[in-house]
Amino acid sequence: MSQLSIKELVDRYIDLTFAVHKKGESLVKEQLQSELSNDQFYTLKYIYKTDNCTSTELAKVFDVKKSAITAVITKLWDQDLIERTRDQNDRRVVYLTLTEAGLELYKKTEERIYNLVESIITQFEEQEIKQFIDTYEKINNILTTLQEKQ
Amino acid sequence: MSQLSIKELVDRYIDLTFAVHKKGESLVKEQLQSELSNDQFYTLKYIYKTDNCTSTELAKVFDVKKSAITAVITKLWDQDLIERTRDQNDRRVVYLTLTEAGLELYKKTEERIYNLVESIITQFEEQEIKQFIDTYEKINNILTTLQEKQ
DNA sequence: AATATATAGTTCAATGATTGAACAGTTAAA
DNA sequence: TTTAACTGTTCAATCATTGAACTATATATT
Repeated sequence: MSQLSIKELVDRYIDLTFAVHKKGESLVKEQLQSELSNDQFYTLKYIYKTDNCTSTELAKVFDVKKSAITAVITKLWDQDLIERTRDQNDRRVVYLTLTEAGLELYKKTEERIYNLVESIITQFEEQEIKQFIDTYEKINNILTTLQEKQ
Repeated sequence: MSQLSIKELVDRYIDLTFAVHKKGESLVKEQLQSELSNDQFYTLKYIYKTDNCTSTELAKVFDVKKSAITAVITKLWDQDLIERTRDQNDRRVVYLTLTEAGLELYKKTEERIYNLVESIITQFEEQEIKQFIDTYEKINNILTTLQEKQ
């Protein structure tokens, strides 16, 4: 790989991550139709798929401080979308689960987001998009390693 | 592509875009060392590469309202990092350019960001990362089309 | 057992980003 | 000429995020 080529790749990568994220989040927001904020949606998504997750876990995954998690969680809790239940063995820990209303709202919004993303990835050959997600997964792992180092 | 397979791909795509962005921006922020906010960096980057760009253009590319752009721009301007010059033909338009201090600071921070990204993408075979960026580019185009529709 | 240290989560004030609406100034269209 | 459209700014309101202090609980050290 020549020096120039790497620089071009790096530059293109930086611009694309920025542009794709901005546009993507904007389209997601549109689909959420003010029923949930983007962060609230991703939080519900994580709680849905990870039964009995905790604030600390969310803070790690979302890479924000615990106090930011508490803010999101409390808003969802105020709307009766999630429950907080204390661990009986370690009473410092609070487990998060969806209420029925939370599950219902999540499922409804999830469908709209899925349709959006499906409309994008079905424009590719199966092979191309699978390869893309594969590499994306590796990048995610590399970033996780870098994160842990510092 | 079976129904299940698409659903898995969609789900993985959603999770990865979220996770990679959070971690990526966090690492970028670390490199900026409080000299610039992430938005300020990307704004300088865009002004650097696009000579004589305007607020409207930035608002479109960054997909935020013009008032948000004014806020970022004004902060950079307060620090003497950019100049605002009126178009003499259309006196509504204001062109944005880097000052010498702005160029210097941008170049310094750009190098750190480039090194970060380079350390990531050089962990791949040239072929794989080029293919990735290629597909990413296509996704960006699809999103742009979707954006323009609404 | 007593003490010190670490952890999970919350509160709160401060900061920063984003928006919408109203506005000034300018240009283009009817 | 009048009207409409456009560029950019201001400002108040909202929301997300942070750091520090705090409560309550658990673990480690002496």
